[in-house]
Amino acid sequence: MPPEKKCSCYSQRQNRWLEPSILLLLLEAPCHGYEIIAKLPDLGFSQSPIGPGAVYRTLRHMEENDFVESVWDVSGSGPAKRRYTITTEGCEHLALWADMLAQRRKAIAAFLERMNKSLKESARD
Amino acid sequence: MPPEKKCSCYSQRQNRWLEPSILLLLLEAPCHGYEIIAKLPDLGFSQSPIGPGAVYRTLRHMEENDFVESVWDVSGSGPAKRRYTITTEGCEHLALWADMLAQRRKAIAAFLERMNKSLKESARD
DNA sequence: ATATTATATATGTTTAAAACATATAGGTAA
DNA sequence: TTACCTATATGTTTTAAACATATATAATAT
Repeated sequence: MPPEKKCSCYSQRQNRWLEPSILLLLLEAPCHGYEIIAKLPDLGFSQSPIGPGAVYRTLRHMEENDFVESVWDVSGSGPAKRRYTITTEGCEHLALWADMLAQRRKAIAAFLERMNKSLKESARD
Repeated sequence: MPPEKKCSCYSQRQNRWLEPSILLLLLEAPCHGYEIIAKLPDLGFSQSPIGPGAVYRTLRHMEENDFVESVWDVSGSGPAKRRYTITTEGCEHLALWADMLAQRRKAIAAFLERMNKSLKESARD
């Protein structure tokens, strides 16, 4: 049997932070996938390190949606790499993401405030 | 064919806010399911109103995990209703949720700040 | 030379939870 | 006596994360 189930609130399901994260990194600078994988932990979204599969899959998915573009880059050492850049549509998409994240942040803040209030009140009784 | 696909960043997948929301409402006051359904929109997490199915399913799931308890309540008008209360374990669970949400809020704030910085820099060029 | 490791990309499968749909049943009112 | 409201419950589909694994080239180590 599995070692011990972690608390469900620390759910591994990371709610779609990968897409905006990659778009932000590409806004800062064109990158290839491997670089993105290296930079992602800086953004602080993942508690557990994400596998490369998710990154490449998300990149391809976003390329299908014209949010990013890529060209093969054979310069430098090692095997050929795709160099990804963000498109105009990608920037617009990122802006929508930003709206949504701002909304979510507000909701979380309100939630935590309301919770603390409730905890204080139950402590007072 | 479907009318038009909404932008993926406004994904309907709401990332597990239902569990902590219900626990908070029960911390404020014991409720039955139907009341919870009515109160949920106040918490501001859902853009689209959630169906009753999700609420009852979450309640039963949390009862299995001893986060909430219920008794049948035959008082008042209408059919019998389950009166839910939060347990000690439920409070502890909610506290864990709060930690996680605080973490997430921080990550979102950092993300938005970093994004705005990057946008300013690209505007300057 | 060739075996191993690091770089780099790619894809198949499983799982969890939201989303969607529908079912059941008692009480109330027309 | 049917139609509606309150209240709870459950079956099915879908989505994306999580997990696992595959492929290929270049650098290096033996």
